Amino acid sequence: IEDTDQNRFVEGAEQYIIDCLNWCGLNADEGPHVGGPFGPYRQSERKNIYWQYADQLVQQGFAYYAFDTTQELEEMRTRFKSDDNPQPQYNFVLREKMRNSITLGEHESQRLIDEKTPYVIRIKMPQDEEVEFDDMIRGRVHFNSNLVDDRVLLKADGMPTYHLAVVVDDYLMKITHAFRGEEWLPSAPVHILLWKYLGWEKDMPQWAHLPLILKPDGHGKLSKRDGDRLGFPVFAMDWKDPKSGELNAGFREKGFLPEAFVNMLAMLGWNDGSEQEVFTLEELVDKFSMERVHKGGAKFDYEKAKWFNHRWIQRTSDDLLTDLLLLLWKDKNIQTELPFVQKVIRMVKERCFLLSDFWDQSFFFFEPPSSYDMASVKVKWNEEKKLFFESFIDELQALQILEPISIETTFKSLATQKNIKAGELQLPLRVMLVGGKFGPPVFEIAATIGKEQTILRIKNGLAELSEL
RNA sequence: GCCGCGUUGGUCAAUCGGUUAAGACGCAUCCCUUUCACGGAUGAAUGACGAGUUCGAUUCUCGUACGCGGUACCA
Repeated sequence: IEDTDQNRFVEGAEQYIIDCLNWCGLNADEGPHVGGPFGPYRQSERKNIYWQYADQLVQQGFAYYAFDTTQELEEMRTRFKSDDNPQPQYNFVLREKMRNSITLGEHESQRLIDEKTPYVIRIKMPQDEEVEFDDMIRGRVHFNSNLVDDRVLLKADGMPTYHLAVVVDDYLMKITHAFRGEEWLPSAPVHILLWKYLGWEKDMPQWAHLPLILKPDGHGKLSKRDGDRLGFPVFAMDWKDPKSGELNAGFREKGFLPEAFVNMLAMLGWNDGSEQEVFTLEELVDKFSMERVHKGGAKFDYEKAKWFNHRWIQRTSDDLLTDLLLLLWKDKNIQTELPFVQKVIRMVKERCFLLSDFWDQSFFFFEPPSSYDMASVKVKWNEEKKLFFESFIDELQALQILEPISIETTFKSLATQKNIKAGELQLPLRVMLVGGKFGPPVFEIAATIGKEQTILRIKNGLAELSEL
């Protein structure tokens, strides 16, 4: 929510997250997810708190002031860079060569601070210490303290880094379980030490470092860039960055059902050991167990994501589906009655993977096709077939009950009578009615759009064909 | 480079020392349908490599390779 990098609050981010949670069915506005008894929750409003603990760490010798400028740090990094050590760390050896309260001494440091010299507070990583902790999904994890550097805790602008903030916040907010991405594992020893140094070790949360979601192609963790590049969303809902103005596509707008989105995400890195793949949120809550979370990252597969959505479209009630689609089609100017719309939706849902597929699969129920795929009709078209359709119009006209079966019977007996294979006539009929080679069974379409429309469209089709 | 974490088909993955190594997505073929799909059936495709422990290793241990993460006054 807070972009500490820029020290600027990202406008609208809070509401966006609440909206996403709500869309996913997590009821953020009713639960304890946002707000609560341990506020304030914005980092900028907690500055004093972080300050207090950073100061405490310095007083107790667990942290120190560092006055090095960015340039000085760069110099240090280039100077000590070697093939063996391409990224020199601000650690127990190098801190002796830098400008900080350890090398400068208490008085000189105080003088610099009084002179308003910018400074940061860094953790003083201990030497030759084995930092270890239990991770819920990885078991015991070990780090040698010599290999992790003196991370900055408090920045020159007075804002905390994630390292300080997460420890202080988790303690003050009584966090019991800290779940985060695997990319945080290398920083964990800093956090563990902070919990100890601050004297809170017994209140330390249980750790879980979750596997990452990886790019479907190449290498690395999935990023929002991959969505644009490969044509799939990476955000739950559309997110327009107020700073850059760039739009990140969301699963919701792409036509995903929230249940499918949650389901798909849950199956990336976890399964319950059975063959079940489709889970409701309730089932997930019930069956999810940390023990079964994988250690390795999983590549995102958009095809599979769409498959989940297809499954969920099938198990979503027609009423709900209709509501969603009507909302989606609000600018389509649909003239028909609700029962008709529902009937259409029921007819085409099984061939839809995204909510946006519904229009492509059903527009011809609401309006005549605007173009025809006559190329696929033309090749086998002839005068006899034209005559057939003209007679068919007459028979249709006389038909009392317009059911798929009655239309089909009429159509087929007329075909036999004219000595033409019914199969060869079905494709032309389809193209006349819907414009191309797609859609539900033809006679069902004819029955659904009605006698008048069917006849009109056949006439139009015949006219189109005679022009060729 | 160093440190950490990983490694079962193209992808998601089951197996918790003994199996013909599940299932799903995708792919191919067939059936259904004289449309496109859905659905059904079938098929191709997997234990990175090398040691060790063991009567027996996909499973345990070690090494190698590979992948990912980290190595910022970003999170």
